[in-house]
Amino acid sequence: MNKRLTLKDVAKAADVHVSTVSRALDPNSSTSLSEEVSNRIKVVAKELGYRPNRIAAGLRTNKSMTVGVMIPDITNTLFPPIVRGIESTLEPFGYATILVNTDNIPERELRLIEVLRERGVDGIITVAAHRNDPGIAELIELGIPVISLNRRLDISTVPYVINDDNVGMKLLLKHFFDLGHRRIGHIAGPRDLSTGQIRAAAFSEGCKAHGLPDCADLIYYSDRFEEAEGERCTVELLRTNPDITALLCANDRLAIGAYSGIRSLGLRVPEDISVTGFNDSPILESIPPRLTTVRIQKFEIGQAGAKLLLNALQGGAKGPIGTVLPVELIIRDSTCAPRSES
Amino acid sequence: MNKRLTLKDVAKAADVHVSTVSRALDPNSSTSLSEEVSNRIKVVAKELGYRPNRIAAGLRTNKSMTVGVMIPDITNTLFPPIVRGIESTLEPFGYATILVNTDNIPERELRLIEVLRERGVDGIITVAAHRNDPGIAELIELGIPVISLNRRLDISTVPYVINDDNVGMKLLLKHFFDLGHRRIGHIAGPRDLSTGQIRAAAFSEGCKAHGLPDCADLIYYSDRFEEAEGERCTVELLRTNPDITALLCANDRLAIGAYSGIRSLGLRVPEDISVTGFNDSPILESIPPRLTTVRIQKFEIGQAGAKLLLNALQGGAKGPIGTVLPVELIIRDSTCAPRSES
DNA sequence: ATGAAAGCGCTAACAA
DNA sequence: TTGTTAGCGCTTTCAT
Repeated sequence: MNKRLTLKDVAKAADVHVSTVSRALDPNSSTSLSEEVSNRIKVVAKELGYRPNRIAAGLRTNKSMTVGVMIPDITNTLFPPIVRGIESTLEPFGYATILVNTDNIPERELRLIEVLRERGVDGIITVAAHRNDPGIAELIELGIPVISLNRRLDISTVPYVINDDNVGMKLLLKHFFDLGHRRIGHIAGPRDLSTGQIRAAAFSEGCKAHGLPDCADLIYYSDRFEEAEGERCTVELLRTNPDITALLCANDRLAIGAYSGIRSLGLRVPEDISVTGFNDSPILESIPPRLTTVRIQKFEIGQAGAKLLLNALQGGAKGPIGTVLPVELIIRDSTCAPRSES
Repeated sequence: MNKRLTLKDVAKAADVHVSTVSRALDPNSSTSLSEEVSNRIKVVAKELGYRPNRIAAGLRTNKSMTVGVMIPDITNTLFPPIVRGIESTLEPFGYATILVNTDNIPERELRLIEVLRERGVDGIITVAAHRNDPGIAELIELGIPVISLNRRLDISTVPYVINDDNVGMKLLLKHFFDLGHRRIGHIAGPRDLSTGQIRAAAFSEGCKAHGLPDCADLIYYSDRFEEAEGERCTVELLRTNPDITALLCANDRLAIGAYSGIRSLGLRVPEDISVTGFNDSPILESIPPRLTTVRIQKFEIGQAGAKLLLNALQGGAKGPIGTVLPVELIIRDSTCAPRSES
């Protein structure tokens, strides 16, 4: 169990002062150093296998070269590609990422923010933000760079990268309309998440644009983006509005839940009710009927978020407050023309 | 952008010395402190919203309360539950986890170990170990606690938690045997991963136990646990041994690849060739024919590994060097009796 | 029971 | 160009 080498050890070996070593090893040291000494030190350091202690450096510089990544649950297939996109982008710049799972529980989120702050993270990327998020708001006040991915906050100062929820919904709605559907319901996401809110708003707008009658009563809000919620809302919605022929769900999990709800009422997908989702989760290819959905860019959203954070960290020109990634309509087997009422 | 509070601020507010505050706030401080002062300090600290700076504390105590978690790729469905098991177990004890993806590339792994060491992690949990892993070996030499999950190393000093690969393979083999198969092939995992090696050994052993003729030539080793490799090995194996009626694959991804390989030869699963996997990945339920496989405990393996690490970190009695978690045979539609040769 | 002081490994003024 | 020195925020030994 060799004690770990310090600058002092290198200094002794190279017969110079610690600060000289520090300068020699600092890639962007502004101080002038003679080539010869600098090189000698580098050689000695490499020979000895010296590795800097970033904890100590961080204490002094107030930079930990560590960023916090907050997600609801790594077990949800939506998040691993995002996390990977973040890590792949940050790692080459020397940043490591501390990962925490919030389970969308506000108190847990607050505690985890503390955990991250205690570790002195230089910035935070959250994929778990609520529209109104006191924890994030506080971070902003403290001047800690925060980027929100996938969701956006109501306060406008937090830079965000989201997918084009609006266009995605419009594409789905147009698809339904083109197939001939006129009574279309929406299982909306939670009201406190921007994804839920934006998609529901797009639904309303889209209905109006297509000249459909007021659809406010055809929107049922789920409490969580979970299958069970999708099922519950679907059953309630269909009970109240048995003439619906198409169901636009705010994400894939709600849509899979809708399948169950529809079947529990003795109806079939898509013959009786067409269903769509959002996100294009990998499982969908293989759950029959294969879900028509909107494909979002997952790895890329992580990548874009990481770049934004890097920019903020390196104090470059202020980046965009909002970045919207394009989406793609994926038509599969869960949608078809409505049955003629003859 | 308020400057962050330090012990000094609390000390000033409570009108005591910094060290007194440090003692009062340390839950397991051995030094005696008067109840009254201690309580007063705690109240003041809470009122002020003081949060300790673990970076500074870590510099002094040489404990960062951070552990490194190394996985091949968070995007692979096998790993998120393991990571979640680790995080859920460690978090209540005040440990945060730094996550890194190795992609099973040795050089990358070495660099990432450095990244973790520079951050002063107190220990490392790796789900990405190679049987012969120089990086891990060095960590052990340095006295940094390491736990290997899912895989084990050839050197016997690294504690590991694995699933019962041996029994899993025997169960699959018995299942084949009971169905009447006698010519059984094995698409093995990479030789440099313990999972590949243990499963291949179990296959050989099992064949012998069932009185099957020497099966060494019915084992084809893949280079990576990937679908494309499964397909390649399957085609090669079936070309050389067209009389095979059952294929035991070392994991689910290889098995899915085997599906493609079998079909490319104009054969059907399971009518012509029965196929099995290992791990029970979530997708399988919905890829036809649903794969017969072995279910391993994913969350639990993370949990067990985290507990082992906690034990090592808290310097308790030495834990077990090896922990083997039980597995379960999941019979689905990819296996059936061989066609009678009549 | 509390205060004083040293020091963890590093960086950054300031001197020389 | 290099050395000296102070100090980041905390813990801990040693005094008191």
